[in-house]
Amino acid sequence: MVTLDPPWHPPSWSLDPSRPLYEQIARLIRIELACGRLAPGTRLPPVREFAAKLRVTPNTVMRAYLDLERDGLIETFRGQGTFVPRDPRVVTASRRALAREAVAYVQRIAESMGMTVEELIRLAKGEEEGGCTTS
Amino acid sequence: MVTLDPPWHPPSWSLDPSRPLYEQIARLIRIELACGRLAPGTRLPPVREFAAKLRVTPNTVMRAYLDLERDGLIETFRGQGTFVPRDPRVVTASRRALAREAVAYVQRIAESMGMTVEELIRLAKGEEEGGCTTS
DNA sequence: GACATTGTATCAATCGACTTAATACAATTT
DNA sequence: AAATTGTATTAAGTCGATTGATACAATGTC
Repeated sequence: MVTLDPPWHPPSWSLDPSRPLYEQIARLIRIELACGRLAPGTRLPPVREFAAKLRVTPNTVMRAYLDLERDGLIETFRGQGTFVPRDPRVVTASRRALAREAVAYVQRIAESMGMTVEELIRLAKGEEEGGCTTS
Repeated sequence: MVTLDPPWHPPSWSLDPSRPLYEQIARLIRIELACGRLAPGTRLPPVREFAAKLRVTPNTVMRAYLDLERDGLIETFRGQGTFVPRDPRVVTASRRALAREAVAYVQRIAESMGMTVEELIRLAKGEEEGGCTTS
């Protein structure tokens, strides 16, 4: 009755032991959402199925879904499943959120080094120095 | 015989429980170094003293110092202490390293969203959308 | 040489976040 | 009723980070 839009298959999975699994799973979905590969209305895999595919416990997937739902990026309905909201503004918001988070990060670094983000980028690209050069 | 340049007092310390202490300590020093507040030749506080000030174990500070030494950012001499190398290129290198790390981070995010860094920054600043907009 | 200072090394123990595993319950669809 | 799916709970296990204590090594000072 509610098999909404196209199914979604998670992309190839790579494990990064340095961060919690649930966080990586959530991040994976955030990115899929932000870049449009996960369209509004799409149904996510059930927790058990997704867990089996990733070789983790349903609990772990559950925790990822919870994080995403707290941020309003997905909606869940008992007995039906977990979905990306139909409202396309959710995708827009997720793009913005990811971008803001990333930019805020470099901004903190740049600020603590007494530079602007643009200067930081130029420095990283290696064209010039910061000001402590000799020799 | 070797009391080198001016002493250095660690800045006000703020705890971030989400990352290991030794990593935060190392990062603190990296930033101090990169922005010039920790000049070449400066002696860092002895592990025990620094540990006492931060209310942690000397072991933890030790580990931070080890990380920094592996990256060539500091030099240690038994019985003398731990120092920022006199070679000013170390500061330059640390600036570059921090900048590269930060920029690489946003680049990964941007790439996974199918954008350039410049586009990501503009998006974060909120002037425009990514392409999924309606309503 | 004796002593103080500082870095280095090691080990056992603790703590906490993360994860597993098993199980039961709740809502919806068929 | 049965199947599917999300939700909740509890106990246990794992692992990295941190502590605390202690001993050792190199350098400088007296």
